[in-house]
Amino acid sequence: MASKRSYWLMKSEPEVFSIQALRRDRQTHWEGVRNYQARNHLRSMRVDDLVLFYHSNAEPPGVAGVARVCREAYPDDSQFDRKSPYYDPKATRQTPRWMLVDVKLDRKTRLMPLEEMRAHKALEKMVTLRRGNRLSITPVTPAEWNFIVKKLDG
DNA sequence: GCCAACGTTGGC
DNA sequence: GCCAACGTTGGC
Repeated sequence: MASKRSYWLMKSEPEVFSIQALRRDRQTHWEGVRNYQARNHLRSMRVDDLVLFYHSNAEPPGVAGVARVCREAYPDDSQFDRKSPYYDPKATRQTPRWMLVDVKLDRKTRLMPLEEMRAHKALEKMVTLRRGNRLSITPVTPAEWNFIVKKLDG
């Protein structure tokens, strides 16, 4: 039996990597995740899981598109690269600490601002909207997913 | 630029 | 294992 698809929200600062950049590149290595909880979410991602591409530190912040996981977690090479801002001196090739997945663009959407997300009762329990939440990768429930996609496309 | 909230580090 | 100090995230 096929495993069930999961849904995620992944934050990216558009000045670092935007939905426009994903459209240009079609696909990307989602590098630079340096938080254990977010890493564990990366590990549970499966090919064809769907992702809300969220612009953080943006004006305004919000969901900017939909992406799809196209390769499951493997070591993030930037952790070994002394010149990278994501370099981790405690990581080695034998014992990598950080993983990434590859995602490809599904579609760019209209921007759904954070303010609008907060205004929807259906989204009030979203992990990413919880007070104080800073995680760059959070799970999204099927109900939340369906609600948002309908608002984005409809 | 500010700062609340949270995560990590390291001394003990 | 505790916790103070420090660093980071990200909305505002």
